[in-house]
Amino acid sequence: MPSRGHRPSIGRVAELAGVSPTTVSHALNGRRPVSAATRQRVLDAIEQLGYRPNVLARGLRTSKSQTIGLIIPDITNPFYPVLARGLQDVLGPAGYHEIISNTDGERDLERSALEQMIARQVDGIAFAVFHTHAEDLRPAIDVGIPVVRLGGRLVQDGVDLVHSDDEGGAAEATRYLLDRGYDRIGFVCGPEAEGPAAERVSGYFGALTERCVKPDPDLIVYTQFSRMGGMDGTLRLLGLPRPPRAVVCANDVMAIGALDAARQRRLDVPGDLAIMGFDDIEAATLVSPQLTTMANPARRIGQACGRLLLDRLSGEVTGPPSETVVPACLVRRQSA
Amino acid sequence: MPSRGHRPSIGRVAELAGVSPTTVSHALNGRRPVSAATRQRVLDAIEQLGYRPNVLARGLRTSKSQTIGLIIPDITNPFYPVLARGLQDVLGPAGYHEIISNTDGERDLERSALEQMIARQVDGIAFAVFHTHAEDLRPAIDVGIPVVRLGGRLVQDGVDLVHSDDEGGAAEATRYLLDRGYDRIGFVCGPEAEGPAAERVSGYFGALTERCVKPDPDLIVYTQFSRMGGMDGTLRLLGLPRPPRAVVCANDVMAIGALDAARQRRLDVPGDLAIMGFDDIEAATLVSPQLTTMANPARRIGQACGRLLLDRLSGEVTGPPSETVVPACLVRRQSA
DNA sequence: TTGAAAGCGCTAACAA
DNA sequence: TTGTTAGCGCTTTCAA
Repeated sequence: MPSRGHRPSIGRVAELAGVSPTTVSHALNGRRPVSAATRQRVLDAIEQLGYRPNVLARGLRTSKSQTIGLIIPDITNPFYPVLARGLQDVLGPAGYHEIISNTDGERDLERSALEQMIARQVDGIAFAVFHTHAEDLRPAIDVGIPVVRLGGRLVQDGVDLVHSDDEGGAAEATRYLLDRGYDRIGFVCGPEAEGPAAERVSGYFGALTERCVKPDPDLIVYTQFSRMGGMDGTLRLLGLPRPPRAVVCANDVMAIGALDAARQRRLDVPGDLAIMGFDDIEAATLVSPQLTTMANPARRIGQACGRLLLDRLSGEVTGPPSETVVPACLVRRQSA
Repeated sequence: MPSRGHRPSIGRVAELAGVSPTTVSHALNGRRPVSAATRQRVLDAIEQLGYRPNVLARGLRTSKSQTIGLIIPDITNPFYPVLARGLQDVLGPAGYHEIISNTDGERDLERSALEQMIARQVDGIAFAVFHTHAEDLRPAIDVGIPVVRLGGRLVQDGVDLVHSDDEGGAAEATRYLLDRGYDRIGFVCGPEAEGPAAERVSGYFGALTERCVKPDPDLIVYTQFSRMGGMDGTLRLLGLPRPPRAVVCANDVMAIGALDAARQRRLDVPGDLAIMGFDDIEAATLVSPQLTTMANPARRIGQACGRLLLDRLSGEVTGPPSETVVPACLVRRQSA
């Protein structure tokens, strides 16, 4: 029975088993042979004392904390929990834990989170940056911590990249509609012409061009990344002299806004207006009609990120930064 | 400029500043007076070397890791990220980080997660247990780690409790409908008659009784905690000889199913049928009509848990386990 | 106001 | 196959 408030150390186990701490250590992590009899005695002692190795002490000695830092804007944003789970899918079995920092996308918080991670001796960092300033990642890189950036495309020494295939996804969505005979396809995108949004626009363009459909600039509207924005944008498209009969929205929330617009105009979806979203959020199946959308593969991004980190940590991969593009996947439901 | 791959230690800072490591330590955490001039030299040296104290080493020495373990079924379940954020709201400013373990509600994983947390020397544990076996928490308690249980009501030595007021919430929802003149109110609940579900049922009963409305057992249906379940349950209620004109569902997903049932029967919500949910998930605002619901105060639960932990860690609170009940909050929208 | 020295619990040379 | 010893980077007596 372990005594309250005090953990047994490796020394006490050694004592009880009548061996040296070294032997206990090796019996535990098998880095050198230990006779079966000795091992058994050690194991018994461990059992009897309720011994658990102190991960901090081990980390201090080995300068490996078996911990990965995940720095994200906000765990409350449904994309990130899934990503975090994906990370854990591959890191957990390898004995790593994650510590998570929320930055709300503020640069100062991003920087101090990074500092904290370094101070905690994390073995690797997954960073979903908002402010993509390359120099902010320097402290970690200088100190030799592998960093994987999630999203963004800025290539930087010492930083691997993982992101979803926004361009390809938008292209696939567009082609899907083209294949169903729609030739005038609207695109409702966010206010910015940079980041993933821009990728999605260019995928849309690409698909049209590829099929010899001349893109009509009137069919692209810039609005807010919100339900309201989606509704406004769609309404604007529907107000055109020759309105589109299908729209692709830059994300699902906007697509839900597009659904609102259709309802307001008493348009049947997908009969009168086909609507496609992007991300496949949980709510996509909860609205009526259910959203046809391109799934943003958060979990697979997390897994890819985890594998990358593992590769770097094992020392097997030492080359220049890689870029991993995780394909988006078409989810056919009712709205298109 | 710090050299790649190697972190400066407190010794190097001391050297550069021409003082002892002791003084550097005290200049940093102010546990004893340091002359202004000395402090400045230390700070300069720190700046120049890019020094960051090694949290592992500090933890080893002080046996405090400044880390809290959060053990939950699945971070992908939208309730938990919000809770985690609430925890961080109060723990972050106090210098703590969280490490999160997903157990998928499996008892073996719950136990091994707990082991891991102990091995990592976490200073406190927040545990959302599925299998509420008191003895599973023993290892942590024996070792003197404060544990807060999230949800559940089992009182146990050394374990504080935080949960939402399911009973009061259901009562409030019921009273809200009663106040609007509904006297036959259905209740669609899950398959189990235990846990939070049972609390909600008893709140519903309580409110009826309080207002001298005799509860009708026909008006309670037991079904699955899913959209389908909600739809089936509601359909069953609507099939009654004297169907209710208002229903309370045990969670929002089921309430969305109730919406489906109404649509199927071409009933207007809330005109023909008022529907109330529980939890206030994100999708509650995305469906039409938007759900009137009792918000499950995940964030405030997390915050309360964080404060509790902080109190225990500071040593200010040493009494017997406490039980904190966080009230649910009525969110009026369109469905009732 | 400052320093010297010991030690937290572990692992890894080195030695036997 | 096993043990001895040193030391990871920090904080904390104890002493000046």
